[in-house]
Amino acid sequence: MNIKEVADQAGLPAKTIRYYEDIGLVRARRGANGYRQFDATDLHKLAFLARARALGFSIEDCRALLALYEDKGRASADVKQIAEQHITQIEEKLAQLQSMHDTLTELARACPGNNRPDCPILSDLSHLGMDEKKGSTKDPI
Amino acid sequence: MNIKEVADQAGLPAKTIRYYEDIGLVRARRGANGYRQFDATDLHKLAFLARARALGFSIEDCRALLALYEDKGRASADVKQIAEQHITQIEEKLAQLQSMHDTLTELARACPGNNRPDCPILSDLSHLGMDEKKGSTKDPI
DNA sequence: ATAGGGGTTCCAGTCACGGGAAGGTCAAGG
DNA sequence: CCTTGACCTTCCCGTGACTGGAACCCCTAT
Repeated sequence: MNIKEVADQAGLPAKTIRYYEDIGLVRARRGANGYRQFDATDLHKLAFLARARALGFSIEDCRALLALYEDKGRASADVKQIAEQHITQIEEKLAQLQSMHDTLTELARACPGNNRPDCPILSDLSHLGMDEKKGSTKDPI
Repeated sequence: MNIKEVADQAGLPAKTIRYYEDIGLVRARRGANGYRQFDATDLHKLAFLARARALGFSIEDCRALLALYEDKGRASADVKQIAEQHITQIEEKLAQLQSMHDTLTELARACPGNNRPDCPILSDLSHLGMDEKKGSTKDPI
């Protein structure tokens, strides 16, 4: 299989697969013409990666998961630990977003949205954000 | 005020303020020694930016919001529209994360987390992800 | 005079790719 | 045989919103 076929079947752009090879996440044999050659095993790994990435695992998580995936004697506890860490991260992110959402929704609700310049949203934003600690703007959405 | 003082009061790293100047989001006068000089108005703008960024508005959103903030005759509807677009984005992100969370939680629940190699998480990941459309791995967490 | 804690610029790196250029390869059709 | 068009290759640049670090200047206090 050439890259496009495996890409389509795994559900990843070809560019991404080349990138994954670049960073050592996958390897690919080369044909006589220099083209990458993939087989069913490669396809499985790439599909694995596609699914893991879609579930929000970082590349480094994926690297660890792939290693466990290939280690037939791994303990399921190891996998579960990675998953649970990731779940915790997702929960933190959810809480953050939910809080943003609530604040913004309340501000938008209070805003008449008319032609006059009085705007509760701008009023809120213009308050000094003393309650936000330095660096709190990191990693927004 | 020099940059560190305004940075501490606005709740932003000094580096970020220099960056904001770089991209034309704010401007700063310079003293005879070449140091940036900030006054209360600058502080307000920076605090405004800190708060808006903390609420997840993009830099470009912030640029628009700042322009409206400085335009005393703006219509509140304009601000509201930006906020509502942003709320919609947040809602999409929330839904995505929630879906990831549910899936992972279910997989983790089904995983015994013991020393044996059977792991529902890896089993799930190793299925061909045909249901995920190409590019679905974009913008994870 | 010196030590420290500011300040300045510029360059590089982050993360996970995506876009696009320049050029090689392959199968099918005229 | 030649061309067309789809594919493949590598390489480099750009993204967003910063962050870290180097190399250097300035100001105040001891």
